[in-house]
Amino acid sequence: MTDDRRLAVLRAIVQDFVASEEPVGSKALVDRHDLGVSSATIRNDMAALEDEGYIAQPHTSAGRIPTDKGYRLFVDRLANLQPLSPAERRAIQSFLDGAVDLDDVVERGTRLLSQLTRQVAIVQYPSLGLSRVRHIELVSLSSHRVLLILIADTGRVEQRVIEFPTAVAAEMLADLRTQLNTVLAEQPFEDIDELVTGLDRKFPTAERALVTRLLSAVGEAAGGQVEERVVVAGAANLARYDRDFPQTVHPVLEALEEQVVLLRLLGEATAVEQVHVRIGRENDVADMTTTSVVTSGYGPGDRALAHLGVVGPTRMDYPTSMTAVRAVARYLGRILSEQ
Amino acid sequence: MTDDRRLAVLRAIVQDFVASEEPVGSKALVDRHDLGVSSATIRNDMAALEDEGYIAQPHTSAGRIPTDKGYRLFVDRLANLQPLSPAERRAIQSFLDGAVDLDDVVERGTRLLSQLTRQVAIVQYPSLGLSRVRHIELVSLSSHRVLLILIADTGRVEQRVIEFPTAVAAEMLADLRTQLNTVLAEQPFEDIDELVTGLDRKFPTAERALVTRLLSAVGEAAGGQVEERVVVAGAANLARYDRDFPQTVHPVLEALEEQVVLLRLLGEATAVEQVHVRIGRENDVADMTTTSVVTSGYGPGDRALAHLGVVGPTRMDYPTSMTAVRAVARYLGRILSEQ
DNA sequence: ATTGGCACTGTCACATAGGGAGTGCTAACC
DNA sequence: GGTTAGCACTCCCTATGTGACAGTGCCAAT
Repeated sequence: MTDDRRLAVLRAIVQDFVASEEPVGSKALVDRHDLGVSSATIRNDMAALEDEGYIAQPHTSAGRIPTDKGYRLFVDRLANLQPLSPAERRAIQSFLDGAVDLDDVVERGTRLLSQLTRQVAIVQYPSLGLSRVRHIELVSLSSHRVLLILIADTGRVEQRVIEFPTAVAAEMLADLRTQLNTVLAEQPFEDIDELVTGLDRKFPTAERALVTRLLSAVGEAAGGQVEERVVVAGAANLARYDRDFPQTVHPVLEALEEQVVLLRLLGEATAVEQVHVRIGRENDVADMTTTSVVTSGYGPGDRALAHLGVVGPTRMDYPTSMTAVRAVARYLGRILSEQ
Repeated sequence: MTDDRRLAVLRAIVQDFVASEEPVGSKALVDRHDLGVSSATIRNDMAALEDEGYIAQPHTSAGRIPTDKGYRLFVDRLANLQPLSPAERRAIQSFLDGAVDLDDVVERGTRLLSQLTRQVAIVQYPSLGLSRVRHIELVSLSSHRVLLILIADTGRVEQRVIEFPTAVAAEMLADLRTQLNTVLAEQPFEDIDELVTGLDRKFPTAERALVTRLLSAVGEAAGGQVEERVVVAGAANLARYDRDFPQTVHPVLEALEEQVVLLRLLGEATAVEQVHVRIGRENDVADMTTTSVVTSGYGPGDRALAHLGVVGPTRMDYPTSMTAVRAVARYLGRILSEQ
C-alpha cells in the first residue's frame, strides 16, 4: 500500500463529497477516478485513513466523509489551485472598474466575491490605524457642534459629530483646520495622538479647552474601536445548505450580524496575498464548528491594511474559494494603490 | 348570527394562528376565548367566514387559517394597538440615545426595530432630495481628482470622487467652495441643479470647463439614483420560520440583498406616523407572496424624508409590529429634528 | 500487496393500519 | 331563527413493518 495512493484516495473523497454532498463509497470512487486498483483495495486504504482520523463514517454501512483533519490535509497538501481563466479575470476587472468610491469598491468587491464562490463574502474596510492622513476637514454644524471628517489615503472617509459645551468661533475652526492639515498630512493615523500633542499651546488660553476637546476627538476617531467596518454579502447562499446543516443556518446568520464576530473570523494581521483557511473547530467561534473560513489580507503594496474572505460549510469547494479570495484580494489591493 | 361575533371569531382565529402557527379548530377556539356559544355555532360562523374568503382550510378535516383577505380585515378593523409600556419606551430611548452619528442612528434604529419585532428590519436613510444643504466641501485628492462632500441638514454625509481631465488649481477650488456654500446653504437638494446654473459664468473662461464639470457632478450626486441608502438587520430572524415557509427563505433572503427591491418594499411617499401594511400578494414583489411588510414614513416635523419597516411572514404579529414601527419612526423623526 | 467473494449492517422508500382532530349535517331545542 | 348536541366522515400524522440497496469488513486465493 503506497502512501501516495492513500493521499490520492483522500483527495478523491474530498472532491466527490464536495460535489455530491453525499458519503462516498469505495465502488463509486473507483468508477469516477482512475485509481488503477479494485474497490477492495480502496476499502483497505479507506480503513487506514479512517484509523488516522482523516475520514469518518456517518454509520456502519455508509460511505466515508472527510473529517476536519481530512480537509486540513487536503487544503495543505492536496489542493491544486489553478489560476483564473482569462474570462474570469476580465469579468472581475469589468465588475470592479465601474467603482467610483471606496464605498463602491468595497461593496462591489463583496458582491463579486460572493458571486464567484457562491458563498457568504466578507470584506473589511482598509484599517484607518494603518493608513495615512490625506486631509482633515472641520465643518461647523451649529454654534456648539462641529462635524469632523477624516480622509485617508486609501480613500476611506470617516465622519464624527463633536459637541461642545460653549460656542465655537468660525475663525478658530478655520485656523485649527489649517494647522491640523499641516501637521498631519501624509502621517500615519496611528501617530496622530503623538503628533497632535502641544498643538493647543498655539491657541489663546480662552480657546484652549475647546481645542483640546477637539484634538482628543480626532485622536479617538482615528484610533477608536469604532474604526473597523465590515461588509457582508451573499447571506442568501447560506440557505442553499439548509438541507445539510439544518438547524445551523440560524446561529451562523446571527453570528454574521455581529461586527465583532466578523472581525474575529477575518483573523489577525496576515501578509498580503497569503490565503488562510480555518476549518470547522479551528475557528474558535461558537456555533460555527461546521463552518470554514477562507481569508486573505489585502492592501496597496505589500502591507495588509484589511482582510477579506468567504464563509461556508466545511464541505466547501476549497480550491475555488481560495483562488477567488486571492484574486479579489489582489485586485482590491491594486485599486487601493491607485487611489 | 350576529355580525359582531363573526368578526370576533376572525380576530380569535388570527390571534391563535399567529401564536401557535397551526390551523385552529372550532373546539380549541371556544376553549381559549370567551365567545359564549358552543363549538357548533362557531363552526357555522367559520363556514360563513370561509364562504366570504376570510379564512381557508389546508385540507378537508383541518382547522382554519386566515387568508390574506382575512389578515387585511384584521389589520384594518380588528387589531387594537396598545401603546408601548413605559419600560419599552425607556429601552428604546436609552438604545437610541447613545448614537453619535446619523450612520449610528440608522444602524441602531434598524437593530432596535428587528429586536422589538423579532423580524427583519429595514431603515432607509433620509432622502437627500427632500432635505436641505448644510454644507458643501471640496477636497483636493490629487491634481486631477477632487473629493466632493455633501452634508445635509439631517446629518447625512455623502461623498463622491470627481476626476478631471486637467489639473485643478487650489485657489479655484477654494473660491468655488465659498460660492457654492453661499448659494446653496439651507436650500433644498432638489433645487440644486437650478440654483447652480450660471454660476460658472463668474469664473474665467479658462476654468469654466472644469467648473461646469464639477457643478454637474454636484447636481448628479444630489439627485442621482445612487442617493438612496438602506440598512437591513435581523435577517437571522427569517430562519426561525424555515419550518413554515421551507423553500421560501432563500428567495426572500436574496430579495433582501437587492437595494431596489428593498426600496420597492418600503413603498412610495407616505405621511409621517402613518403605518402601512402590505399583506402577501399585495406587495408586488415576486417570491414574496407569503410575506408581509409593515412600514411607516419618518422625518423631522411632519414631512416623511424616508421610510422604515419590518418584513416577515404573512402570519406575523401585526399589532406588535405596527406599534414598534410607529414608535421607532417617531423616535427617529425626533432625533432628526434635533440635528 | 491485491483481489474476488460473501455475509452483515444500517438506511431509505414504501405500504399499511390505527388514532385523532376537525368538519358538515341533521334533528332537537329555546 | 339562532343555537346546540350528536354523529358519521375525512384526512393527516405517526408508528410499524418490509424489502431493496449501498456499502463495509473479512477471508481466502492470487
